[in-house]
Amino acid sequence: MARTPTTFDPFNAVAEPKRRKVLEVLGTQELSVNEIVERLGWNQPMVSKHLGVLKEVGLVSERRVGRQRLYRVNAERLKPIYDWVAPFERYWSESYERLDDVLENLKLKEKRDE
Amino acid sequence: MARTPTTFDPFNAVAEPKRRKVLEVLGTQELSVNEIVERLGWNQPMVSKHLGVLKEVGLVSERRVGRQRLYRVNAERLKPIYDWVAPFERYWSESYERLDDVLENLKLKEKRDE
DNA sequence: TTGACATATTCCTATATAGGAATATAATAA
DNA sequence: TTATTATATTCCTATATAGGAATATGTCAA
Repeated sequence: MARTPTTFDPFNAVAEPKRRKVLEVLGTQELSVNEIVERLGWNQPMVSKHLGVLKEVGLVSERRVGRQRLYRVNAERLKPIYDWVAPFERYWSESYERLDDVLENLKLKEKRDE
Repeated sequence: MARTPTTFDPFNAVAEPKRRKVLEVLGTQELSVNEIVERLGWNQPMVSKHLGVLKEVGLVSERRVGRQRLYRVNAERLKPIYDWVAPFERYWSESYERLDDVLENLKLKEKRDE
């Protein structure tokens, strides 16, 4: 069996660094393909292809205006990623480090009391 | 050029659904390979192979005890994913919906006042 | 030693890219 | 119409899997 297809879910679509870049440059704006091409400095077919994957997996939407196609991010499709990774956040967060500090201080206190 | 290798970064490693499952079943505990095998109901080589990818990309650590190998999650390696996706959270969050409600109410009010 | 247990590795194959190059399609303007 | 602009698609190829099956490696116990 081969690898999970890029269009299988947002996790796989977003694994490709360039597709993350496309989503970043889009942000909250609506941009035409050429605007994305200019901002990223890639060739046009490459941008169109990555947009195609993002669109197929639902991460962007397309709106046709004249000969242009305006793309925008469908942020809610990123929710599954956020929901999966968020529970782990606790283990590197500052509050957790603070907990470590607390434990560390307890140890030092015990040593002092020996 | 082919796809970004699974061991290139956490994004690619975690794109595979089964590897996410492995991290989920590990959670905060330290488990031996066989314990993971039992809990997931997969065959042993498959678990070992996925653990190999996760280890190479730094998402798990391994500790040898007798003939066992105990694995645990390196949560901080998931931080890049969290950091990338978190800024988008704003666009589907409840507070944003509340903002939508506010705007909606304003519209209704305007209509009433017409 | 030898056997049993725990885990890793090797070999195999179908499959899906990502990017480059060239070209097709669609919409507007002249 | 025809030219031009905007975007998508097709063709090509090197490459890296994921999973199944079989086997190798390592470690302990008797």
